[in-house]
Amino acid sequence: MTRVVTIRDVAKAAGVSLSSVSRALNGGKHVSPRIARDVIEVAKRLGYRPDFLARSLRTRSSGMVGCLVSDVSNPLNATIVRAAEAKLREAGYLMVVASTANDPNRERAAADEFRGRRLDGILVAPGSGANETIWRELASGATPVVILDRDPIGDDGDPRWPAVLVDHRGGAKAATRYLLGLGHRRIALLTADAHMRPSRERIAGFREAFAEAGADPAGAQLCIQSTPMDFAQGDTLALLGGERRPTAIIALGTRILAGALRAARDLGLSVPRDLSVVSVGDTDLAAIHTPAITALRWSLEHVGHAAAELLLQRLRGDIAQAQSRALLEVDLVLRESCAAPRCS
Amino acid sequence: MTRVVTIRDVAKAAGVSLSSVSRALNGGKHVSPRIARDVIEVAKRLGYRPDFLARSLRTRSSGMVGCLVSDVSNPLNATIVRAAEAKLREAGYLMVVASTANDPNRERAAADEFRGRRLDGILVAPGSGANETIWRELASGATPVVILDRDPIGDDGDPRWPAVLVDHRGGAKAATRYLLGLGHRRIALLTADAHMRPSRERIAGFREAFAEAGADPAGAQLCIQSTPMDFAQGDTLALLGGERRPTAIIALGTRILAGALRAARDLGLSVPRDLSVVSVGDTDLAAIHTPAITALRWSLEHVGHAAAELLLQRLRGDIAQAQSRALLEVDLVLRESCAAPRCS
DNA sequence: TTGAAAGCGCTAACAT
DNA sequence: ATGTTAGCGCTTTCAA
Repeated sequence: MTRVVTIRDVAKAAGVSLSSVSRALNGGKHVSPRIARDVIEVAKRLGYRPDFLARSLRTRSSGMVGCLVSDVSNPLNATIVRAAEAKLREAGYLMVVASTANDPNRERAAADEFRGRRLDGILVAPGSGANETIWRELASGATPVVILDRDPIGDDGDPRWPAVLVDHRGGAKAATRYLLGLGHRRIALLTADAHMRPSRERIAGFREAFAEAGADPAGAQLCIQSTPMDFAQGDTLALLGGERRPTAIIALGTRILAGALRAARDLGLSVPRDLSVVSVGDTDLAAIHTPAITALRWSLEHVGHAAAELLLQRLRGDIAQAQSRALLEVDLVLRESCAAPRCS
Repeated sequence: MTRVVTIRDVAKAAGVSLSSVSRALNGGKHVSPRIARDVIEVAKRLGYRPDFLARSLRTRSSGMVGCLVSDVSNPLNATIVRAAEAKLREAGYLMVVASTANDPNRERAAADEFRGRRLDGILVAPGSGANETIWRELASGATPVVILDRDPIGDDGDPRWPAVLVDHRGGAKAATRYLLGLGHRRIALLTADAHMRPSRERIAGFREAFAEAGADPAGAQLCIQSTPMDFAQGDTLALLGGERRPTAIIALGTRILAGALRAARDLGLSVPRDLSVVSVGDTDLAAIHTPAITALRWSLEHVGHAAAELLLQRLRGDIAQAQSRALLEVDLVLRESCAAPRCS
């Protein structure tokens, strides 16, 4: 067991005091250049590595930020996490992750643990949880918290926490407008978790586009699916096989989209001849499918970066001039899956 | 700022000494039940939360393990990370991640940082890096390291580190055997990074199957692609459009598989009539594609769990009886993308 | 069983 | 500019 080199050893070897070493190593303020140079030299020679634990105990800052996420293995979350991690790392922070699988107990446990570990800040990317209370509670504590794509509005209606928001409303509106412009009048929005922000905003944008175009709102069909793909497929079969079936659909992400495409195929509906399709989120599937699926896209990297940036502002103490939110735009990527309806 | 409750406050409030509180809170050994009960009661009432930093400084164990991974946003890695995290969390460890993007500098930086933070153990999931030296170096240090799906053999040929290995060889062999059994004689293996373990093993299994079947080894075509999908598609176009084109392909993962499928379509080759396809890795695309793609599958959860388990054994100090490796099996999931070749 | 006291390695007052 | 000293909050000898 190679004895660890402490600041004390360096001091001894360099023939100076502990504090001089500390000063020389951090910034080098209030130290003569000569000593600073010596100390650094000796430190390197001895292979000294500062002990973050000890430093943290003293400075009351762990240099770590936590990331509470429902499921890191979800590619969307994973990308966000990676982007945030990169930016935080640049700033010298380590990121610790906790996948909570939407289990309120694990979420609470993680939150507690984060507190105990003295994490300097926390990123919260809740899943479909009804467990909002936990992060709301977290956010009301002393450590800065940034929320990802969830409503930063308190129950009392007003207090807000810093948040990174994606403009799902604008995206859905653009997609709907596009389809309406193509001549569609019966459009279905397939989404999930209607009570969570992303879907709620989409639904709002969807309806706004209908209103704006003066189209019959009855043509705006909602199909909420919180169930796995197989069910989604069943639901979609019913929807697409029904009496007044939509001539276009806007379908969420990988699983619902996949279910819808499969359902369409099973019913002998050809895309885009019989059915126009827009994907919410630009997944591999959307890009690779034949025909390639027109999609709403937003940058997950931006989400991660923005979240990290918002947090860093607070960690630096720029609370005064720190922004409290970032709104990220959504683009409509036109591909081959939409066309004018055949029989309107 | 709510003053943090320390063990000292609890001692004072309970009218006992610091050490009694500590003892009562940890295990309760050498403490009278009465005091233990009191202390716990008081601690709860005061909302005491132990400070892991201080404890770590004292015990020289941070209760954290690091995870060095090339890219967490890769769904494969993400799933592994999540599984490992879950298991480690159960055991009371926090996981800190570092995405290194295969950049040796960042990898080294992360490794150094991990050391400075006194992480108790490290999981290393290298990407396509030629930067093996770093984790080899890491692994030769004092903190336990578990390697994921990379050769745990030292340069000198013998020393081995604990590792979780996937039986890519067996998988490739099974797939090849299956295709040979169907009557195929010209089969192409599309993979990447031939010098890394996974591909190397696959290639070996691929060849073994040919040898075992007494098939002409010239029919075993190798196509190494380390480039992104677009290129992959170009390469595949050339391969499939060529003179003696393979009647079956075994294609790696999402991107290469997607490129191959698209190339096949562009060439008017129908799957499985004109071309049989096996996916290496059971991705969304493989499952959802029409026809559904026969795939080699291994459990990423198992990989993560096994890695965590191997590490935990060492962290518990069971070095004597700790396994040094885990070999995970690969299954062939039969679907609709393979058939006998039309003109052999 | 209990308490007093000594640190873990570091930073930050406070002196000089 | 430099050194001395006092802790950060906890665990752990060592006495009692």
